[in-house]
Amino acid sequence: MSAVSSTVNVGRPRAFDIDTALEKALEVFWRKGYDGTSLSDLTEAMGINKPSLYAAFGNKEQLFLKAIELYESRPCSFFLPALEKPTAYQVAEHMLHGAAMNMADQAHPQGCVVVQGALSCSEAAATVKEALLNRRVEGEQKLRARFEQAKLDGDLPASADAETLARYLGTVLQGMAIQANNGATSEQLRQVAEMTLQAFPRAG
Amino acid sequence: MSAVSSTVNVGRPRAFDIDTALEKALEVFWRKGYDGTSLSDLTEAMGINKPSLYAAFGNKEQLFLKAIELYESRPCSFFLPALEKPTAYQVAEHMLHGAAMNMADQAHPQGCVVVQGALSCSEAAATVKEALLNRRVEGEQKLRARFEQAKLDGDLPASADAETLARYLGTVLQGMAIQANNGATSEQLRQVAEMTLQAFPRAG
DNA sequence: AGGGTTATTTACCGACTAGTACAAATATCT
DNA sequence: AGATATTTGTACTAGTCGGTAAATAACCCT
Repeated sequence: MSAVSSTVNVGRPRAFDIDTALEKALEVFWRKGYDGTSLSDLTEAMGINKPSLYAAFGNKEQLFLKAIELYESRPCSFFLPALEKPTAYQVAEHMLHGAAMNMADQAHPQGCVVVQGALSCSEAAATVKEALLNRRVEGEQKLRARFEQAKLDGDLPASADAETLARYLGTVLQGMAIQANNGATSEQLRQVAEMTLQAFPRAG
Repeated sequence: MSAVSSTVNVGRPRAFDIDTALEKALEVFWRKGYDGTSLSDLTEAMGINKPSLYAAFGNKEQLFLKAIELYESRPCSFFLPALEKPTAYQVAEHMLHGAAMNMADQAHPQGCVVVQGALSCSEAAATVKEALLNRRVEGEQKLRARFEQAKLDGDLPASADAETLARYLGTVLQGMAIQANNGATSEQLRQVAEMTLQAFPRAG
């Protein structure tokens, strides 16, 4: 009895690469949102038939959730790396600059799928809407925890409000996602990042 | 031959109030987005049947556009009144505080329908998506024009970049819409507004 | 009262939705 | 080669989508 029995090479082999198919699905969800994406959109973009999609990913909802996981685990992701910068200011700086670069990048849909994937949506999308909402809130909680650590480290003044700083930064990052959808360029978003940083307390 | 023949009181009278029906439609679109809203959702909320909806509003797309017009013409709307404040700083202040109050108001869906009504959507929603995008961009252009006037008035330094100031403010306002969807309260948004204003140049 | 006009109700349309049953195809294991 | 396991393509389901045809109801005007 193998502990990884599901990886045993038996039966007809899958004719498509499951990771690139998921990439394609992510791109469609990103552009059209959960409600705006049909299974035909997905199968066409992924280059597979519906039974293959259901066998590999469960259903539309599970496929979406897996696509979001892929989105956040990408090498080009900027959020988690920025959190590890040595000072609070540098965290904010790298996060804002990373967002400016990433969200307007023409190599993929503009904005952020966590923001725009299921913002206002049907009841059928309630689960994925909540999943995205939780991700946004958790992101801000991570920022807040990082800024509280910064106060202990002394690179934020003791008077600083970590929660408000995190919410301010989250607000600008989420606003940048809308801006990117509006057609803003990375350079324009970088200017917004600079302005945002002017309100950010430096070492104290 | 009357120039206002359509207002002549002839034929069976409409059994519903067209303005309150449009209010109801707006609320549904606001909560569920264009793609996420079905005609059944609309007719149920509006308390009318489909033929009445089509006779009064055209179709789903035209109903949405009329709902957006209503949204922007509301007495509680904060955008245009804020533009008329005497200085650039006061414009920004009133706009941010108005947004903080309005977007988290529990009397209606949270956020802003112009932001979340059709952000990522199907091809069927392309027209309304573009209409909303144009409204967002036009709002920022109005802000920019107001700030350029402020430079002439001398309540913004000549070195200020009106375009970037407008985009920064637009970014925060749009971000606030997401925050309100995340469950942020008016008080929390007001704190974000205060931080935002710290980066805003005062009289110079 | 009767004609003209408009709104309402009911029932329907074809197209599309997410999801699946089933049989043929393709691999490994014995 | 044959048995077993899995994926594939085709064809289908029941339900919902946006939108409408047609008959009836309710009003004004003469």
